[in-house]
Amino acid sequence: MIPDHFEGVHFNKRLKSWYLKNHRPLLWRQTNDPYKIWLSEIILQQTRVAQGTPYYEKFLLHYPTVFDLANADERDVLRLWQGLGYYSRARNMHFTARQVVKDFDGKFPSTAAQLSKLKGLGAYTASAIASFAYGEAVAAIDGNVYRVMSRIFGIQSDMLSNEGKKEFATLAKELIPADDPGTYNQAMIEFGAIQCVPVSPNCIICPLNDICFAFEFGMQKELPVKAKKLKVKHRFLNYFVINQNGRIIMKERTGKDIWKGLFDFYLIESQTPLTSPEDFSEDKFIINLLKKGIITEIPELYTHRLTHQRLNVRFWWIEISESAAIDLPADMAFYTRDEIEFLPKPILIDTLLKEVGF
DNA sequence: GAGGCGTGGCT
DNA sequence: TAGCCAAGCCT
Repeated sequence: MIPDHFEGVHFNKRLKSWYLKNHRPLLWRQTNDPYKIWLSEIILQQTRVAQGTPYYEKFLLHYPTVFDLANADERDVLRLWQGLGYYSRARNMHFTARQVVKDFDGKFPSTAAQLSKLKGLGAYTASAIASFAYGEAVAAIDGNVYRVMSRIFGIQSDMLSNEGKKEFATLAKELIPADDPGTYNQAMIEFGAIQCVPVSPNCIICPLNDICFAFEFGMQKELPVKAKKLKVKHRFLNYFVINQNGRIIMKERTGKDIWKGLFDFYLIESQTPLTSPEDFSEDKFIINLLKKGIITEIPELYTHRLTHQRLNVRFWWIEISESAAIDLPADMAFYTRDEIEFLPKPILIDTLLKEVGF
C-alpha cells in the first residue's frame, strides 16, 4: 500500500520530529494511567479539545479513579456531563467503569482487542488506549488520521464506507512503527489537528508538503472523501413549564429519542408550529391543568440546532393556583430550584430555566 | 449499511 | 445564513 516513492523519505521520523517540536501539552498526555487516558478519549469523541478540556478536569476532580466513577449515580455522571452532548457516551462510560471494577478488579484490559469489547470503545478508542497506555503497536485511526493519510497518500475512497475504512486500516497497519507506537499515533492525530486541518491548511509551512499527494495536485479541499450527506429533520416542540408554589414539573426522557436520561418539561410535539393555547385542547393533561391554573406564552421562540435536527421550540408557562391538588403521572414530579440544579438537563432546558429566573 | 446521537465554533 | 466540522460509537 505504501507507494514506492515513500521509500527512504523517512515519513515516520519526520512526523515524529514535527510532533516533538509542535505538540500541545495536553493534560492527558502527561500520564500513562489508562483510566485517565480512557476518560479523555471518551470525552474527546466528536468533540474539540477546547470544549472537552474543562470536562476532563471536572471529571478527574469528582472521580479521581475508576472506583469513584463506578460508585457514582448515573444521574450525577450525566449532570457533570451536561453541555458536552452525545450523552450516551456518559452512560456507556459509567457502565464500563462498573464493569472494569467488577470484572477486572479496576484495571483496564491491556490490548485493543480486549478493550474494544467494552461499551463505548470502538476500534479507534480501543487502539488509542492500548497504544498510549500500554504501548501496543496498533494504529489509532480517528478523523484526523483519515484526513492526513488521505491527503498525503492520495487515498480517494470514502472514509465512511466499510471498504474505505479497510483501505485506510491496511495502510495504517503498514505505517505503525514497533518502536513507540503511542507517540506515533499521537503525532498523526496532532498533525491532523493543528497542521493538516480540515479547512484552509497552511501547506506552505508543512514539513511534509514535499511528499504530499494533495499538495502536489491541489486537492486539499477534496480530501478526505466523505460520501454521507446528513438530512436535517425539522421538529416542532411545545414545552410546558408547569409551576406551583415555586416548584416546576420535570420529566425524565426515557425513549430512544434525543437527550435520553436527561430531564425536560411536559412536551407536546407537533408537525407544524402551534401558536395558541387552544391548539392543545386535545391534550387531557393540559386541559385538566388549565382548570386549576393560568397559561401564558413565553414569547421568545428558540431554534435549537443538533447535528441531525433543527428544533423549533415554543415554551408555555402554566401557573397552578397555590392550593390546587395536582394528580401527576408517575413519570412527572415537582422539583424545587435546588433539586433542579442537580438534575441533568439539555442545554436548551437549562437556558430556559435561567431565563425565567430558575 | 444507514441512521441516530449534542453542542459550539467557524466561514 | 446555512452548512460543515470536531480525538466515534451504537443499533
